Amino acid sequence: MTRNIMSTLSFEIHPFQSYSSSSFQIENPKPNLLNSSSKESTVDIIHAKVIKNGTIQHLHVGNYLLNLYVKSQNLGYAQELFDEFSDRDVQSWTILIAGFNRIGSSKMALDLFTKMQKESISPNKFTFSSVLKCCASVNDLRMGKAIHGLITRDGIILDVVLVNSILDFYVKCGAFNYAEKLFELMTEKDTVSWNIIIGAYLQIGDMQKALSLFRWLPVKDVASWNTIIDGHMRNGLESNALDLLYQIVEIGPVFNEATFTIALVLVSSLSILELGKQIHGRVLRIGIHNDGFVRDSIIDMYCKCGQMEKASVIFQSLPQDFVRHNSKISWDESVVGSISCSVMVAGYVLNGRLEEALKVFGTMVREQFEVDKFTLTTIVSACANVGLLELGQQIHGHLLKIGHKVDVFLGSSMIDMYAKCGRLDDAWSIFRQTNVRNIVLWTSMISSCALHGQGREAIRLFELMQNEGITPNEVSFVGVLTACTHAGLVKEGHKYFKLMKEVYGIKPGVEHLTCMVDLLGRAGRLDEIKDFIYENAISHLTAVWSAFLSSCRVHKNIEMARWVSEKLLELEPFEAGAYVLLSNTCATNHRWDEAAKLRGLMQEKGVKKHPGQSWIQLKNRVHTFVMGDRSHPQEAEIYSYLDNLIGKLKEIGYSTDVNLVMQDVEEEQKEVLVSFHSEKLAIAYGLICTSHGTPIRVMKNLRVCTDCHNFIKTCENAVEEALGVN
DNA sequence: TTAGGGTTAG
Repeated sequence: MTRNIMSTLSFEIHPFQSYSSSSFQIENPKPNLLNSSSKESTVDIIHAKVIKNGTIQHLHVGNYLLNLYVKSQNLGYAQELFDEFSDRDVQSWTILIAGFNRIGSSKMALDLFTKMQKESISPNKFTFSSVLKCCASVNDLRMGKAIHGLITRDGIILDVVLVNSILDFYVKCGAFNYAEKLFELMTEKDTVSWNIIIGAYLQIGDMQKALSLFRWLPVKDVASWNTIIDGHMRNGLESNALDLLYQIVEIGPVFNEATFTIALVLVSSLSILELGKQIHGRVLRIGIHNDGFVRDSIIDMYCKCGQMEKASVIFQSLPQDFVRHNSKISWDESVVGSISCSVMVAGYVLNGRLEEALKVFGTMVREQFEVDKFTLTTIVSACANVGLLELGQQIHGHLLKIGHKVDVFLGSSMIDMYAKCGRLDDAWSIFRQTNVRNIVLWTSMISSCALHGQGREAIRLFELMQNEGITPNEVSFVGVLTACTHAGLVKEGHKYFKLMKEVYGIKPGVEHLTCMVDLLGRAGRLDEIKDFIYENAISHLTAVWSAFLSSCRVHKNIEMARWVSEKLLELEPFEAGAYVLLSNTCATNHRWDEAAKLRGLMQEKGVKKHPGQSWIQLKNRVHTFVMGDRSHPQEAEIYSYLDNLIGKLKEIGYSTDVNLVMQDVEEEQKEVLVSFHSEKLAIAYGLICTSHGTPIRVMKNLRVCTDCHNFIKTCENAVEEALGVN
């Protein structure tokens, strides 16, 4: 039976509560769409009746009932019923085997098949078809071959349907030679046979062969079209897939559910919202919007096109019944399944709405939905983005406990999560434990080293990865270039930039170009940046000028800063960053009047700067602070603690760095302003609330300022406890 | 025979 991960999950998602003007608020979700009703299902009623009138004693009635439970994916009851049978025929076994296979419990199904043989029940062609499907889904080529042998040995009549299922099995297990041979030997072939073999060519990426067979195929059914469109999409040929989709509209058969699903996935990957809406409209007109596949694809399409409100409306409008694997489910097909929830979680994460993602996830846990590795991957990624180390660790522990294999997706997001939460060692340990490593997993580890300033290590990994025959992609280059930047490895940076363009043929994107500007800028080579910008014809890129400006500030070059910010503001007159950076540069150079002018200009134009925020998670609450925040219930205690702490730190050499305060105010007042930066408030609160030796992790939406950086450093020097502050 | 959800940068 499919294992419901949550049945062994020990953690609970507690409601978070946050104070102050937080953008990160996780409340106890209101179960508005989650009032699961436990209405008695139709199968149960039938069950009760046949028991009462005694017809359950008849095998065919029992099998009929068994089939009803299986069809409603109610395998627990199906198994119970099956166990109660005094007599079982091949049909009883086959129904149950197929049922377990359908819900993804291929192992259970195969065990049943073994038991059935032990009881000397001869399988029929339906049994064989089902068992072959199981072999395909657990990728057991050997077992499948043995079944193939059994079919031949037992003299089962090889009708085209059965041969097709053998053919399909070989294709799914990647045994193309067997499939090709079998296909050649087939005396009778139907469209299904052709569809399977076309699918095989698509699977190995032989587009020409697949397309020529498809063109030649005299009778193309909707599955032929679905196969060829989907195959193009999976091979990264989205525009060809779109052409084919238009062709099926013109000359092909009527769409079925699969066509709509494929079309919606295509639309999502191309982000063509308008077409997606049209498809949605057609789905509604035809009335197949309650099909699970179609519905989830529609929700996903809106998520991927950034239309979370629309996605949420559809999600919330679904009937208030829930499908949970292995539990009683409604007969009504239009129920929210765990995949719908999973899609919503992923959508919220994708669109940066992490608190909402966690809300849906919390509901899934509470309502005992099946939380599979898809959902967990997304949640771990959400943890990475907000620094929820505890939840990430709990998921990790849970995976260990249930012995769940960490695949490349989960592995990558866990590496990222640990690294972003300041635990590079744990990121390494995940990396070392993985036996299958794809480009994303490698890149996660490379970027993690880069994030922690371990440039040389990142480069070593990058080289190791290449030696293993993995081709770096554009993200890997962002990682290695960032590593060079953070470690001041200018020469290496140039080397990899060249490698990317010339050896791997990757066109530098904004991220790579910005990295290069940053690399030169940190090394103080401001003049070289100018050359770089003009050589690469990238003077139209805002991000590049922002990086340049930030370098000007670091190197206190006010003339250059003025010139750069002019360029930047020409491109982006409402970009707060330019004003802030330039005025900070002016302030650093004590040009108060200029700084004030810029502030005035900002106000005049209505340019708003993102307020700096810091938050800390203590127990199950997230406490958020902004500069000079007085909204926290314990504000008096926080301020007096901080005041006291700063006093003590000053005794051992800390002095407030007021250069970053852009206002022209008295020195004393400047000191007050930097003293109440949000991160200091969060740290103070963390120190108040935790016992000696507890690491303190503070998350921020902006970069830490120099003064806070020094403040933390002095804290670390002063106190022996390692304050694991990010 | 065909179809849905997940990872890395920014």
